[in-house]
Amino acid sequence: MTKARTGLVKTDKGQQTRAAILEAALEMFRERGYEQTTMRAIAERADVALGNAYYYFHSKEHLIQAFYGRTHEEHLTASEAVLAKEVDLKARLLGVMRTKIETVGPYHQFAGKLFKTAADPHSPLNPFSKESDAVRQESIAVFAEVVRGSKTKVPKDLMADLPYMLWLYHMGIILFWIHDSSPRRARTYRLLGLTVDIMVKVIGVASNPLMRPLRRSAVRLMAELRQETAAMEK
Amino acid sequence: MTKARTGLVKTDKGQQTRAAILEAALEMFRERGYEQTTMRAIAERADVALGNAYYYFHSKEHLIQAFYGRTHEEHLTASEAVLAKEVDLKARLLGVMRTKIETVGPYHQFAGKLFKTAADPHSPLNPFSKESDAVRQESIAVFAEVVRGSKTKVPKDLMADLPYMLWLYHMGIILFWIHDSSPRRARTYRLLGLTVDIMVKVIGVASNPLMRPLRRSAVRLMAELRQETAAMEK
DNA sequence: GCTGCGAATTGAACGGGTTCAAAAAACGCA
DNA sequence: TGCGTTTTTTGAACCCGTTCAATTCGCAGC
Repeated sequence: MTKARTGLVKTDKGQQTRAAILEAALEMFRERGYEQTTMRAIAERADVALGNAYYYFHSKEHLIQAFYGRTHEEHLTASEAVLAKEVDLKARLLGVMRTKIETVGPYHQFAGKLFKTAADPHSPLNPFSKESDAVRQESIAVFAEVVRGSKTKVPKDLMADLPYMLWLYHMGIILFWIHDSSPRRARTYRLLGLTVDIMVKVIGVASNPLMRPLRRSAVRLMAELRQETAAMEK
Repeated sequence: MTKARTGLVKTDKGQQTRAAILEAALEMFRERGYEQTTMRAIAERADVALGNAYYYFHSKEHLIQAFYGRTHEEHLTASEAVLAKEVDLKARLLGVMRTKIETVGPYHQFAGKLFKTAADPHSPLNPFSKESDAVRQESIAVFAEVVRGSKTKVPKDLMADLPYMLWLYHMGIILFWIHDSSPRRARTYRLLGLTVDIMVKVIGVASNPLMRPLRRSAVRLMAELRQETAAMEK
């Protein structure tokens, strides 16, 4: 999928060059961080001319998208294992979230810069953007599966939007993780424990028939958020 | 307060130069947007040499902090009017939030870039950073006043953290607003109506004695978030 | 082998944020 | 008023992301 974006790789040799550049970039990002790594250095390590790097990646930011897709796929497969084992909603959610944090773990030090560019509404890296659509849909599907495969019963009206809500929640956790400077991200894991508990409790409370009005409000809210998301995919 | 940061203005003339640069910058940001405005152009319009702009503002990003403080103060005074009039919690919250959106309104087009840099954990512009501490505290105080001055009764344990929660909520709305491309930010205002309603409802539900366990979880969560915030102020 | 053509590669050049050593102005004080 | 000190101002230079015209490569068709 990443390949389609540049649409410039026609040869086998091309593929190889592209891969070399990408590998060099990711290595250096991990070693030195995003900002400290210059395009010139990447090109040099990949043994190509500066301009050639731009032939395969429209910009430095585009190099990040590869990282994006890569960790996403790792997370997908890692989640499958969890979802196959657990049936308790809380355990499933916690498991998937933990997996996520573990997957992105090695990139923490430059995740900040990553997020920085991702936060720009006009950046293709923005998780709400058109370019990220495929990844986002897959990611939301994981949370749908989290709920669907659990033994917890959820009212239909809520069920329709719950996966998206959980995905948003997960984005919030990522946001916290980015800012988390505690050793071994201990604080993020603690937060996970707390919030997963809250989420499950809230889902429980919200499922009560008496809570229908509040639920309706929440669902309308989600509709509104989604609409905006859709509008962004100009 | 902004002046203290640079610590480089000792003269009257210095103050003037500083002001001239700032004014030029804000004008151009509004006219052309953040990225389109070059430091060279700012310096030229302010009739100083390029280097001089850097004498007063450590970087282009630092120029944004002025905008930050400025709109914050506008919002403070505008909020006072609302809070003096309304006694209903919902009306107070809605009023303060509307005021906020109106205050930042003129800067929407470059708010995205602003947010982009603000999202970086290491940026002084980050709303959680030490540099933003004063502004943040004042801002939270406004939400404390929103609750305190209303006729709604709130349990003590919740009351302690509610202002911070509302401030976080307000950050979320800002985030949405940044991404909102609808005419006259209609979607943001619609979202305000929805979410303020939800917030008030949730506060009502959470105040129920039966909800004590959930409330405890929420309060612990806030404590955790605050702790991280504090840790960031290295 | 030669030719032509698209794919791949090159490196010089450009634009804009940032740095810095040095010059100029302003100030304090004898 | 002259002189050292501090504050302000200057502009050239540097770095790095990005662009692009020109060159080389690889190969299909003759």
